Formats: sequence, structure tokens, C-alpha cells
Amino acid sequence: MVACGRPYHHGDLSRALVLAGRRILERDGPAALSLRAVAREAGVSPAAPYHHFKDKGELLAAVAREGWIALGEAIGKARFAATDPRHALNNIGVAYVCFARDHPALYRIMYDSASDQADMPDHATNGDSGWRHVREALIEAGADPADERDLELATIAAWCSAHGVAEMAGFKEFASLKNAMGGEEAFIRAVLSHLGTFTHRQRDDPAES
Amino acid sequence: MVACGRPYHHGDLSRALVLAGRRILERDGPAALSLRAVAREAGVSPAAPYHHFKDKGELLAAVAREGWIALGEAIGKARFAATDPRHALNNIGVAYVCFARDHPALYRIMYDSASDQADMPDHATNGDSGWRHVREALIEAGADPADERDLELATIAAWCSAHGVAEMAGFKEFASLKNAMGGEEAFIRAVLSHLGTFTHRQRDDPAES
DNA sequence: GCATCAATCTGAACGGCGTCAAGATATCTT
DNA sequence: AAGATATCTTGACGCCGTTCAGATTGATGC
Repeated sequence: MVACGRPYHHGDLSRALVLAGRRILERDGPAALSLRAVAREAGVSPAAPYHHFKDKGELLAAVAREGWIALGEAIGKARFAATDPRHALNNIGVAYVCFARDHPALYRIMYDSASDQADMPDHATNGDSGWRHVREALIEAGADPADERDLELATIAAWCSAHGVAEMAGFKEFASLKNAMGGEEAFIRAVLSHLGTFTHRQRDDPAES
Repeated sequence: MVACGRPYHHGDLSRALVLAGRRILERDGPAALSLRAVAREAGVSPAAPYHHFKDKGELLAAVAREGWIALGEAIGKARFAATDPRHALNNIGVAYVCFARDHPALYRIMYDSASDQADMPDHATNGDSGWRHVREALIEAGADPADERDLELATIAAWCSAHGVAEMAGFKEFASLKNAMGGEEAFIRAVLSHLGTFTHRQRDDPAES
């Protein structure tokens, strides 16, 4: 009745498919992430996934879910790595953009999947998530916890702007500027410093992250 | 045959394909925008487009280019509609997000096409473009035109954050908040007001609420 | 006017895709 | 042990992007 380990014919195929999808994503990019390719990578027939996911979109959503969890963890780590709450938001912004830079294919899938459902997945907004970290970091930085609406707007603004920077920071157009500034992270910090939510950067010390 | 003064066998097929693509985009969404569907819509064989575009990506880029021009015009219009330069940036931000809301499929194609080439198309950054409008609006709002680097960073920050808001403003998750605020535009304005670039702000200010 | 040439378009084909229905196979329940 | 059930394979369908040989057209030179 339990069968936690490898219950069925193949084993936990559902999990294996998600892992295979992630492998393809990192190896060959988002364009190569077809349902058939995932099945091939997992060593099963092209129709096998349909016993675990309604369609391709649901499989991609499962892959994306792992991305949201990983992003939440990266944000949490960045938040608590800062001793001063004023630097926490700054660190969060940089960590967000760096996550997107380091996992571009996964990041793309995450938002593709989100916009297909016209909503962010629960893992982005509930529980021990990145969203909550941002919200709490805003409070610790001085936002009024009583003004619920303003707090939510501030969280949305912070998240949206980080997303925008994350999607565009990789454009080649900015390469020379990045170079002139001595690295990509300096560029990211500078762009974020122009956005109200992340403005607590004075040139004091090298960054942790 | 009714020639209608058209140059070649079919006429200006290149233009006809772009128009057909845009029609499909607005009627059936970005997922329906296949090369074959465009050819079908234009009344030619599936192979015909290959005499005008190297591949599907190039056709989509041509469709996207029209989007960038339209976006630039919308931004310019919003900029000059404001009497006070301080409100110009605010208007631009709202106009940007509203453009994305009103042409979601086109907007999606624009950035998909851009990220495929890892660069924004020329029409976004050169000439009478939205990018230039933002840059000049920043100067009129008080940015130092002599500090070239800072000005470029500010423009990037403004554009990125507007893009982020545009991509996320449609999420159903925010529906109740929008409702409570009395409409989507009020919501957009409120989110943008949390971002430094779209409000009058000074570089070394502490966080505004 | 006419032959030639290059540009343009068609038709058929290839492999890959998402998806489904039918049948085979392994596991669970009793 | 046997039936029920979940899992996987095989094969097929239509659509996709792309290529290529050949038909058709407009322009060009004589």
C-alpha cells in the first residue's frame, strides 16, 4: 500500500520525467524541450508521459515548479545573508537576476508556464516562497505592515522590476556597458539601484550573495 | 486576372505575409502563429514565404518590428500628452503597460523575437523610438545629460521595470486588488509609483513609502 | 517581337512534433 | 490464485518547419 520507492513498472516515472526535462533544459535549451525528447531522455515511449500528465503543458508546469522552489530558496538565502535589512532587498534583487542568468532556460519555462495559466503558480506566492521573502524584507526595511494594500503593491513592484531586469540583462546590447563597469554583477546592481525598491546601495563594501 | 498594379506574381507578398501574421496574432493568439498558417492566410503555398524570409524566425521578427514601431509611437504620444515633464515619465510607464495589455500576442512576439537574437531590435533603440523618448523624458525630468553612463543605466532601469510590470500585470492573482483599487489603470499607476524611475525622486533619498 | 534569365511560386516530400486509441504487461487487491 | 487496475508500447493521425525540383511569371537584351 505504501510503495514509496519504485512502485510500478518503470519506477517513479513522473519524477523521472521532470528530472529528464530539467536535464534537457540545461543541456539543450528551452527549444529542445519537447514531450517526445523528455520521454526519450527518460527511456520510455512518447505516449508514456500521458499517464502522469494531462498534456505537455502540465509536464512543463511540473518542471517549472521546481524552478520556483529553487528561486525561492535563492532569494531566502540572499535575504538572510545580509545583516542589515537595508541590504537584504538589494541582495534579493541581485540574487533574483543572477538566478535568471544562471538558469536561463528554466527561468523562461517558469514564466511561459505561468503566463499560459495567466497566473503565477502557488509556489511563487505561498509558503516559504520568494514572494514572501520579498514581502517580509520590505517590512524589515521599513514598510508599514498595517497598510496591507500598499505592502502588496510594493511587493508586486519589486518583483515585477526584478523580473524585467532579469529578462533584459542578458541582451548583447548592454555588453559594452557591462564591460565598462567591470562586470555583470556591477551592472545589475547599478540598474537595480535606479529602482526605488532596491535603492539601498552605497558604495561601501563588496557584496555577498 | 485582376492585376491591381502589383509588381510580381502575387504582389508584395512580403508585406502581405506580415499583415497576415498580425491578423492571425490578434485573432488566434501567438500559439496559432505558424509559418504554414501565415501562408494559408495569405493564400500561398507553405513554401512561398521562404523566398522572402530566411526562416520562420525572420518572419516573426518582421511582425515584431511593426510592434516596436507601434510601441514607440504610443510612448511618444504619451510623453507629449503631458504638460509637466514630471508627469511625462509617469504617462510613458502607463502607456507602455497598456500597450502590452491591449496587444498581448504582439507584445509576446516582440520579446520572443528579441530574446532569440539576444538583443533588442534596432527599432527599439534607434531613431524615433520608444527608447529615445524615455531617455529624453528622463533628461527633461532632471537627469544629468552629461553623465552618459548614469543616463543609460536610468533608461535601462525604466524600460526593464516597465517591461516587468507589463508582463505580470495581467496575472489573475491581482484581479481582486485591481478591483479594490477601482480599475486596472489605477493599479498600474500605483505599481509604477513604487518604482523610482516613474516618480520624481532623488538619487540619495531614503526609501519612499 | 522574341528568346533568355532571374525572380517567384507550387507540389511533394522528409523528419519531428503533440496527441490519441488499442493492446500488451506488470502491479495491487482480495 | 485470479481478477482488477494502473502502467507502458505500438501505431497512427494531422500539423509543423524546411528543402528541392520544377512550373510560372516579370523583366531584360536583341
